[in-house]
Amino acid sequence: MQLDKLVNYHKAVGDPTRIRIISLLKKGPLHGQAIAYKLGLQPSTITHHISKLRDVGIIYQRRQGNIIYFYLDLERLEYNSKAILSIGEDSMENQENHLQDKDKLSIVKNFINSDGTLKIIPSQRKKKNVILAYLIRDLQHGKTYQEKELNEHIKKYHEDYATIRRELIMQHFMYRQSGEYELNPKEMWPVIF
Amino acid sequence: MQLDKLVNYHKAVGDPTRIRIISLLKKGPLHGQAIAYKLGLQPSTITHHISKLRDVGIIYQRRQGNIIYFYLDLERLEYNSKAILSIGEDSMENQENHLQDKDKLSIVKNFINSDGTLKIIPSQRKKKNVILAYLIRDLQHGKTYQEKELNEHIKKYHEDYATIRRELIMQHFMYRQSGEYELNPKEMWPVIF
DNA sequence: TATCTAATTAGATGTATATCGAATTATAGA
DNA sequence: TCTATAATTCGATATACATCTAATTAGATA
Repeated sequence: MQLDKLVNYHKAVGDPTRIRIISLLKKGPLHGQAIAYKLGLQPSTITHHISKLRDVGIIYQRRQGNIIYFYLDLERLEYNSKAILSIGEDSMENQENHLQDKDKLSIVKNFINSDGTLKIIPSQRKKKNVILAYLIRDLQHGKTYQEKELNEHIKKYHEDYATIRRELIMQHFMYRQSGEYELNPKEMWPVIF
Repeated sequence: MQLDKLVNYHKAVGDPTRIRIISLLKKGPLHGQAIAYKLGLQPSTITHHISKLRDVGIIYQRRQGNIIYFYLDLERLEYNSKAILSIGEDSMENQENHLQDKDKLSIVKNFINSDGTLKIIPSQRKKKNVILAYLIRDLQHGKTYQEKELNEHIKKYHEDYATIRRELIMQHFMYRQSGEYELNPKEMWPVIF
């Protein structure tokens, strides 16, 4: 299971109102007005919660005339709740970084001009890390770079080399030792590129 | 398990960073700096997340020298993750809908003649529902009935099949779809029979 | 005791979201 | 077609929270 799916499932269940809805539906299907009445909330609020629960697949619905009945999918609930127990067991291994290639590509496209230079340094951590990884894609592992040399490399993309150089250290893409810079092993990177 | 504990557990796991921490610790204990390093976050952020995971009991810690190692408590994780599956199992019965069998039996006796036909349609809602449930006790769940077919079935008990058929819909014992009738799941019935 | 490092706390900031009321859509039935 | 009701959408608001930096605490050891 993907990291995002795990997160979304637990976010969905991590709300008192939604757990009360789950508890109600466990006894049998109900329609929206009935749920709203039983919980003392407005129908629009129930719609909001139902859609979150439906998004993660643990409830489905069936229309009967003018009324929509909501059902709890106990199998999905069980499957999702137990999924956290098997993370890191096989396919999750490659899941440490949860960005898909196409997402990374679109981030790069958004922040890199047609002439190859960097528009701005992203402020969102995820996007920033993708861009940082992109900027150093040509540097060689195991090779040491003088500060001046590194600055020149960064300047090909953006004039504010000092900020970017500092970010590269802070995000653990590189480390500095007595004035010399070197790439960290990719395992230490916050983003796999 | 209490509602709040359930909510807090799912809130705690419903965050990408914390799931990544769980994933890391599944491979073995780590100290704070190492986690921060591997995730590209500040140590204080790790403290924040660790405390949330510790609050719900799925992480414990042990000091070794100057370093505190954090461990994942897999048993607690498993217990908590499965807890959602057994909410509402403590038979909190709804007295409104739970007539005792002997009461239902006496209602049926009062309204059904010795030849099995229905004397009159009860006007009291509770009694009416008991009788309606009695009238359809032979119908099969999942089977669709033509209107004519349903009429014939009801006529065995009472001549005013139209009224009774309409009541069966209005009280959610059955539903109608494009001229065909079908039993609702018993969970929708206003009376459990 | 003084110092070093890991961990925590405190405060600030930006983002996410639970809830409501009002407006809108969808469907059944007249 | 018109009406009634259930459900949804939309915009607004208040709260929760993830993250950072800076400051502080705690423990080990010199």
